[in-house]
Amino acid sequence: MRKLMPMYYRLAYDIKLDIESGKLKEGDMIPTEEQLGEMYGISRMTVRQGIALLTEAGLIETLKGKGSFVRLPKLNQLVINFHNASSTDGEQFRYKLLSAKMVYDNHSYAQQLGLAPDDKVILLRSLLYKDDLPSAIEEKYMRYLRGKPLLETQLEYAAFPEVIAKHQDSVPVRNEMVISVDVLSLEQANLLETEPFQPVMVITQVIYSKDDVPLGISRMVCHKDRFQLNATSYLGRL
Amino acid sequence: MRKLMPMYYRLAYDIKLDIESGKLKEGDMIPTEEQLGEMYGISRMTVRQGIALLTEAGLIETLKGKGSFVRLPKLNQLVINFHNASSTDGEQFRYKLLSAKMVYDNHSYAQQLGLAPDDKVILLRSLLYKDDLPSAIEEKYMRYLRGKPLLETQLEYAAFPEVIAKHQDSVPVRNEMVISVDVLSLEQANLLETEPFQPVMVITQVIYSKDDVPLGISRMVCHKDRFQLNATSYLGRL
DNA sequence: TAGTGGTCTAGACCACACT
DNA sequence: GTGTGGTCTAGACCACTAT
Repeated sequence: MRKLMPMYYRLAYDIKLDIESGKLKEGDMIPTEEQLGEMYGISRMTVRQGIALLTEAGLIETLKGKGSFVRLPKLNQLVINFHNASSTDGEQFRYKLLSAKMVYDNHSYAQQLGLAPDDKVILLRSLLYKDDLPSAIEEKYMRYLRGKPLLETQLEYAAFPEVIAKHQDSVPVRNEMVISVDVLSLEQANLLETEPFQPVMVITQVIYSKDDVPLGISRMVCHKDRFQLNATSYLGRL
Repeated sequence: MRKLMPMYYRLAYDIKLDIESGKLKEGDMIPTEEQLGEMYGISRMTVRQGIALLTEAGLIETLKGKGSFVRLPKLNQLVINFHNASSTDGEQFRYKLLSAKMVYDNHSYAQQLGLAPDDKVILLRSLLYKDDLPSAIEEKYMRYLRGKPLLETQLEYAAFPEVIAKHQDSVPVRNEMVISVDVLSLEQANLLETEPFQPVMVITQVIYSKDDVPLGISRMVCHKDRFQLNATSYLGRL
């Protein structure tokens, strides 16, 4: 707050402080837009800009014809930042491509891509290293497109949604993730240089186009001690 | 789109369609605010309202003095909706309180609450049922406050952030979650009516006040086959 | 009917980015 | 300097909620 902030921000910040300190409680109505305009000596459109900030932050809820009311931050809504695909601390992974091949048979994942039985599907298999320890196995499935070559550099380093964005002609607009738990197979244990039947986190991502066509599927099998996910409630920022 | 939508929304929706269809590509500059005003016959403030929608949705990024540029939705940022604490399908859990007691010793979780060694900490232990199957064990730790009685009904049914909101005098403003993997202890296996050493998902939540004081800690141990987490990229909505 | 937020205007001046 | 977005005004009319 050291720089000169715009009036709509000061207004929003003041109300935020009142909410966080408990001066304004859940369900309380904040002053009307006209009143706030008088209080701060600003026009109503400027007040509304501040109100919009608070609404975006999830701190208030405005009801047409009634007013704006305090609503405590939604702590049940949490955000995962998966780009820095969080290892146990916050460090980046090193990718190593294991294989890149066509899958012709009706693989369970390939089927989910909604393709005709004879469509070609690419399977990319990578190992993710953290501190030179193999920490996760990732399998990426995507439709094969002629004239969309896969560059090795991208294969090695790019995260899943980026790979899809580069190598499919539809624009990816949605990512659905499922986090579950399983045990390591013998082959997976070998790759992760650990014992089989160890517990693992399984992270499955499906990327969709605007028409809800699945463009790609990723399945990550993550070592128990070398991987964890972090999430944080994202609302309440100002 | 069947009802008459305001002009700023039509503008935003048109641009959204152009992005999703690929007509506007990543990095492209959209028309200037003045141009958009002329194109739609609306004033600049109204244009800016539409631009704000697109920015909120994460579809564009505006740079002062330069313009607004297309930015594909951040598929690496995903939202978990934890209030309907997603079981393997989407159903609600039934809570059963196992115990509610004071913890006096320096328990590892109690320590994290940043209390003096002789402060009292409440430990609530619950079992979460899904389809009459025990699916998760939850342990909630929170500071004991005189004059803030814990109502049994709330203990049984409320999700963690709600319990904190009711029973602490500071306003909870942030929730940090860590998702990891472990194996069941003998006692946990008993409670979940399954074999020990089975893999489990461990979900730890820490609720903070505005001063970053931890108000409560929750640790959920979730049965492999009866629990999974779902997350979805939240941007790109309009 | 009175009070509230929702939409919109037609300007203004400013700060920042380029060239 | 020109072009861009950022802030702000002083109004207007509308739609919805309450009484």
